[in-house]
Amino acid sequence: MARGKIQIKRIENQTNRQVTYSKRRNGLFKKAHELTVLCDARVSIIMFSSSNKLHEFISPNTTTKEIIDLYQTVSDVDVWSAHYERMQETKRKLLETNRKLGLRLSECLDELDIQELRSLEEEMENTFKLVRERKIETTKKKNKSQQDIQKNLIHELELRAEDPHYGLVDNGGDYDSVLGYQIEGSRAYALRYHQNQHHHYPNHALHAPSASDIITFHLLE
Amino acid sequence: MARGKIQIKRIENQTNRQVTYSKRRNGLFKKAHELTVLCDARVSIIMFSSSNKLHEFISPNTTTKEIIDLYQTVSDVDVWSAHYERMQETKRKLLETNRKLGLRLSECLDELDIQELRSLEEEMENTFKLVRERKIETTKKKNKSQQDIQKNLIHELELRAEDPHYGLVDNGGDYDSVLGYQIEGSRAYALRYHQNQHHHYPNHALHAPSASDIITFHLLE
DNA sequence: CCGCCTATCTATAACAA
DNA sequence: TTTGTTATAGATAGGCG
Repeated sequence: MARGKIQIKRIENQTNRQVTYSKRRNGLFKKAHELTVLCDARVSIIMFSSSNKLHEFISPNTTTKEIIDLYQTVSDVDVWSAHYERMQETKRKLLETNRKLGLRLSECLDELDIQELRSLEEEMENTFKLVRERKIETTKKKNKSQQDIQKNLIHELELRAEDPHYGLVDNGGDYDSVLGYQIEGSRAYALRYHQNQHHHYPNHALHAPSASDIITFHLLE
Repeated sequence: MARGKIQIKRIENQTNRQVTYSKRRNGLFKKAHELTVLCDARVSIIMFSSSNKLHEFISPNTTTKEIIDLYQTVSDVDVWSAHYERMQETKRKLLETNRKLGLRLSECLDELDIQELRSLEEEMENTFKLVRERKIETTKKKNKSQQDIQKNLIHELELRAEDPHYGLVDNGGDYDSVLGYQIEGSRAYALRYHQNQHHHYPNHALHAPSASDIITFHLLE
């Protein structure tokens, strides 16, 4: 009889431990077998005794290798989904934080000093000018090859958007929006700052964004 | 109560089977845990339900991979090779994708028609103007609360940047850079387009980016 | 899904042969 | 060592929330 509640603690007596191992192993395998049959599941049990003896159980009509192969395939997916869950959770927290903060675009931009702002502004203008000029120059010079390349590019982007794995990256877009804010105007802009990872700021936590940080503009619909 | 001797026979009722699976799985794992502690053994249980959901048990201070590796050694079954091949194949595809994406900025921008370009340009200017005006108005009106909020925001961003899990997202930065291009000028810009996910384009594959797409500007150092 | 409950059934620790 | 016995703790089906 079980004399008193069994302490789940290593059995120190070598013989008793060996006997218990054998009996409980059989019990475990029996349970596993019942489970396979009752619930139509596939089970693999691999165990090594303290003396490194191998014992294994495998459900009928299956092989251990099959189970392990499947495990490898599926566990990767699980890793991804766990990762995805963590991202979603953090995203949720960020959204909540932002909601509480009710932070507006202007409050971010206020951290830019006026000179940096003008500098950034000017560079944006230059970019547009340059692009506009390039466009005019090459208006009809686009050759078929370029258009094909473009189509390929768009196609690749779509693949990324559709591939669940790339979804994690593309949902980065959702992350971007986490820190995005609407402002007045016919259209909404979202703006956020990244610390420029090429930089090392000794006083990282207190560093105010500057024009040398990476700045992301999202022109939203 | 166990109504009569349990027949070790597949439970046909879907719901009952699922419930029993869950309960017995917990029981099995508990037994396995007791066995590992009582008898100082290492146990790995891998199981798939009839709906192919994966559940696993692994004894403390062990990993499933260790057990499988050891199993492989003892039983002489090669279980990891398929996995490695799969990883390599994925890697190869990613590299190929990146190579294809090695396009230049102009080829993207050329898809914007001149009107969209001007429209975008104008909106950027409006944003800057609005921010600049607001800045002047509120120059010294920033209160401490706002600054705290700003610090919190920056802190959140840093957490994101430092969290290894977000490495995948931040490596999205690498993905972004796949579509980023340097152009002439004192500073480099990176520009990329996202399909605006709020839109549905019937002719998706051939849709040229327009100002209504989300457009991301990275002002690089 | 998860937990609680209870009547039964099962597993097993300690002991015995 | 193995096998059998037995008292008791544990497991669990089905019901309910």
